[in-house]
Amino acid sequence: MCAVHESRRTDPDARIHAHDVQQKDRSTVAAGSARPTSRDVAQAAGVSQAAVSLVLGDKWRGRVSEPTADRVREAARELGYRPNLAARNLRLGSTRTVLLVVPALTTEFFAGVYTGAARVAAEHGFGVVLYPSPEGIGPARDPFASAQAALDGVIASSMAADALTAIRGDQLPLVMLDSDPDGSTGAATVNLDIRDGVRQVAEHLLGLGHRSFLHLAADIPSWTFEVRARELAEQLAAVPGTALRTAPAPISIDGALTAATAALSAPGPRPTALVCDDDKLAAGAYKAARRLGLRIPEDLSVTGLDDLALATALDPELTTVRLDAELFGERGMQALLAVLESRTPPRDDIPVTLVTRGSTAPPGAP
Amino acid sequence: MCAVHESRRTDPDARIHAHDVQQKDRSTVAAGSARPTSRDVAQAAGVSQAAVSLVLGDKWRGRVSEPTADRVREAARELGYRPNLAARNLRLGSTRTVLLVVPALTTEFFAGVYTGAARVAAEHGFGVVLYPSPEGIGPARDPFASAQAALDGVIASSMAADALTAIRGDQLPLVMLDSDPDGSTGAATVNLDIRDGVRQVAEHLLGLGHRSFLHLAADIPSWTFEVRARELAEQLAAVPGTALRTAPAPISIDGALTAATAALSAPGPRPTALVCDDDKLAAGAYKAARRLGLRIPEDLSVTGLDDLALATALDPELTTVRLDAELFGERGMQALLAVLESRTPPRDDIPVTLVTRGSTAPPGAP
DNA sequence: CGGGGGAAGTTTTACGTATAACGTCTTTCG
DNA sequence: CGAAAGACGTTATACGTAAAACTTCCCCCG
Repeated sequence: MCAVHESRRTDPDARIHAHDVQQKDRSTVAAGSARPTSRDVAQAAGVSQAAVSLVLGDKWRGRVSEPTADRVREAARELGYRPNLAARNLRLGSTRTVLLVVPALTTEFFAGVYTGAARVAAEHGFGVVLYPSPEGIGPARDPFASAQAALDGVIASSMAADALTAIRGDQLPLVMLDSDPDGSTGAATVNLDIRDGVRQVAEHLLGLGHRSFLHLAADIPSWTFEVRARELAEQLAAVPGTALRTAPAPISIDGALTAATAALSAPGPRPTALVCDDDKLAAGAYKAARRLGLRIPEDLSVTGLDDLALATALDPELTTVRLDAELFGERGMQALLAVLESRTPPRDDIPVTLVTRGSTAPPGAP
Repeated sequence: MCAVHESRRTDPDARIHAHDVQQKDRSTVAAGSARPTSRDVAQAAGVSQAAVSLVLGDKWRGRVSEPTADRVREAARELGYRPNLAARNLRLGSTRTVLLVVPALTTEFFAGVYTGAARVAAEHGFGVVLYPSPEGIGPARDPFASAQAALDGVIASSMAADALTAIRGDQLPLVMLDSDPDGSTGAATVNLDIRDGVRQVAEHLLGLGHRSFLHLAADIPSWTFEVRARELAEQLAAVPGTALRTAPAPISIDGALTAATAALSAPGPRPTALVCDDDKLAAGAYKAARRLGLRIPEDLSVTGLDDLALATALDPELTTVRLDAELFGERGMQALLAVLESRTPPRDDIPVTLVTRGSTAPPGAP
């Protein structure tokens, strides 16, 4: 057996010759119009494929002479060469593509998150593919079936727990947006400083003199909204003589309309300030108020959360907490890049700002 | 040499043994935690890698026995095997991924288009990556640099001409959404039936008795909006005694507010009906009307286009033309699939529907 | 003058998959 | 009873790239 091996090794010519012929055939065939490969570029520039890879990969310093490098680049331009990413990905074992999981694309908010993440990603040579998580898209029992791309990492925003385990099972680097920050999942986390947002709202309304509050709360179970409810209660409890009621509502204009109408026409003293978990909820509240003959802000102050385009479409314009969606996406991507490079991502929350507009005023204003 | 071959053939054990050792080395190294490959599955199931590929690729009928196929599937499940898409793409020369180019993600509309396209894509084993075209994202001199994925095709929505040529230069199968339909580009096209949308609006308003119109027009150069303006003019010209003025505005609430305020307070008879090229423009018009003391719909009827969530957030709710964004995306993807399969995509326009709400009424209503 | 060392490449290999081409072994049929 | 035809696999190869390892050639230094 060894002898056999030896005999083949010592006769390389036959091998090489066969290879040559084969290659010639290939290039003749490809001469038609197929996409040029690095080998075609190499042939055009009169160098080896490896040289092309070095030059175009910008790793040629001290390995290829400047004139040769120029020739290669020229040939590549001439042929309109574009590296085959599938091949590159296979070789490198990395796709430089990450998945962004969003709960839905029904508002501009997640569009902003995507935009921010994609911008930072592009700066680092990464791409971002989107996975709107719930129903809506195909079979998709599995996020990764739908994202045809192979992935280097995942940014998951407000994810359901089951989908999360699917991801973790794959051991992919993971960053969670606005999710449980107590480190129980072990994943990196980027949060908006929602607590501070609530503080600012409470301070603003208390400062105007409000004491009777209604919290129009998103009825979806989510860490964000739980924290928000708790913080609001705490802030108000710190001031004597305040009252706080809560009305849950689905995050939709109609849902909010129904819930707000019921809550505002309930017996007992009518609240003078309405704190909404979302700008859409506020929009529903506007309609409820108008239907009940309540003027905003004279009879009822309203605040929102998000600062969507909707906020300035309302009349009066909505006082709301601005979330910088793009910044959120940027930070998420930066955190993921940190994880990918085995660095520890920083854990500072993203600041939010209260935007004061016409929907809030002292209670009982004329 | 022939002798050599013969001797090896008749001594298969040696060969197998050598192979075994090699594999063992590899698997020992990989035993750590690397992702399992089809070879690992093969080893676990006691078959060749080719058999694994056949079974999992569902091409095994008559080539692999049922029990063996089961063993392979079991092993794959056991190991949590997931095919390496980069390798598959390289082998097949196709990525089953298409690019969706959208002008921006600032409204739900394009989110809907994406959702619809992605659903159809998923049903056919395709993925969709998103490219929000203009500024906003990174360097992106070139759409394909940002889309790290290699692409099988492109769906381009309302694209600028220069980006288009970049795409066409790549000879990728292309479908254009709501773009020039005169076939001059040679690309397949899917359009919304905007002409019919305008007809319905005109009919509705004329039927209510309106004769004096203002067209609040999107000031971006786009085939869609040009067609719309022309059709509106034609429809109204068909009825004697009608007047039509046009006010261009940037597509934003503030822009519309400014333009509408100016147009509505211009000298001459005030229009009784305001046709807006976009729901956002309508939102701006609402604010202008309120500021001028005009009641909607009593003093001014307003119509929009899109039927965004915004339309029902307004008070009164906006009469508008509903565009089914998801259907649009679905049709776009179906057309692209047709092109990819060398079929000719159908050229029927997508129907739109007028949704009558509270913002329109007969002129001079109490 | 010998050889160490850099410059400028080239040859070779591996990434993981899909599939064409090739072997066996058993069954069937003329 | 010999061969053709399945059934059930296997072996070998190509996809296009990146990069490690190797080859030349030339210059410079001790």
